[in-house]
Amino acid sequence: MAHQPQESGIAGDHWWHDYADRFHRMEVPARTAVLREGEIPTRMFLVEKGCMRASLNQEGKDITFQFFFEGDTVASIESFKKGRPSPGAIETIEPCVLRYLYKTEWEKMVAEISEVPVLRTRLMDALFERTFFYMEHFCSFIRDTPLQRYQNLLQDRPYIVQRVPQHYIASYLGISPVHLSRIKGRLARERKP
Amino acid sequence: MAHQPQESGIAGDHWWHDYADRFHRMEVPARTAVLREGEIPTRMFLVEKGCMRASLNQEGKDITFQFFFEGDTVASIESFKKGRPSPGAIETIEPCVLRYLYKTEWEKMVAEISEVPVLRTRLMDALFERTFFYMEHFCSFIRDTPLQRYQNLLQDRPYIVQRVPQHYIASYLGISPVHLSRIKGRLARERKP
DNA sequence: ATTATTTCGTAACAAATGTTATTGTATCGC
DNA sequence: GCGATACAATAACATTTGTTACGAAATAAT
Repeated sequence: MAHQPQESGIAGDHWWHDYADRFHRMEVPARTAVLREGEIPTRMFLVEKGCMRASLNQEGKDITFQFFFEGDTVASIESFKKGRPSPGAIETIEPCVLRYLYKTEWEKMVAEISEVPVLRTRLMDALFERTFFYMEHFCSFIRDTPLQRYQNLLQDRPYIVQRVPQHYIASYLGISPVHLSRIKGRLARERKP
Repeated sequence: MAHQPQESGIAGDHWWHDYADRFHRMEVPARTAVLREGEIPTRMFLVEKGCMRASLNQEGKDITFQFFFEGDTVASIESFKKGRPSPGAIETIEPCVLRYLYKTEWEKMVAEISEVPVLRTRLMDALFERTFFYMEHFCSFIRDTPLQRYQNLLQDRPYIVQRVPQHYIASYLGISPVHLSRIKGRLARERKP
């Protein structure tokens, strides 16, 4: 799989691998929500094939704040954990094959994992990694220009640029689709004029 | 103390309280670094009194990306955990009384905590909370304007605006000090014209 | 008290970015 | 095939934000 596992979920080094057969299976067409804004999440997902995005609604505007690919775990994690309505939605971008667990199943799995020191360490490391990932993203927003953020994305996770529609990427970078288009145009012109 | 514990560190509901007496003590004057950029962190801190900030250096510019107050734990957490040079610095804003642990002491404490189910749960919840905090911050940058971010800060963590010099807050919000000044001026004029 | 240092506000101009509209192309469902 | 929909590039104009410069107020050091 040609992408960095650090991207999302509690992914990291796939702490759930030993438990993969507990997951249910589901096929979902492209552009379809598995969780809508305001719903209380009941399931956490695992992407077997395809890609997805998590979004927020801000005054009618749809803002993408995370992408998920093969191997990533997917959930509106805070709402899922606390049993509260999700502030955002989760939907497919490409047609997907998903695995999923219901909340009680997930809790049972985490409890079991926590009893085994080596697995527990892996789970906690994965949690740390997820935190580091968000810290890095946060800092990148304070420190970098939109151009730099786009170049970082191209370098660190090119598969996103290849597989995801551009306007989702624009909102992920915090800019308008028009501006992203400008940036791409400028980069292309700088390469071969 | 009049501030939300969610702010930083692995703070949350103070998982370390039972172990407070293991920490060393240190007094540090204002505007003094306890960790410089490029250093490998050897200690993690706890703010007993005062406040601090974590910063990055981007092409000569000093960018603040996190504040710490009484009760918060403070570390360049990824570098500390992985034994690598810190990408940023940590320094006091006000004169501080700090508590701290060396890395081996910290690892020992975490290991002990992990063996007690109730403490382990608290620690993991704290880790989740820290992740949620960064997620929320990240989303706020994609979704909100600088004005909205400043208003959120005023509402959610007013103690920051009260105790921290304005140019640190500006860089924390991702804008120039001049622009923050404009925003404040506009808000003041809107209140009583 | 007096002098540095730090902090904050304001103005004027430059650069970056958003908005709206238009066009062309690809893609999907039937 | 054909119409509908989604996607991307571009232009023109408006708005936001950064930069530089200057001065005033507050704070710290001597």
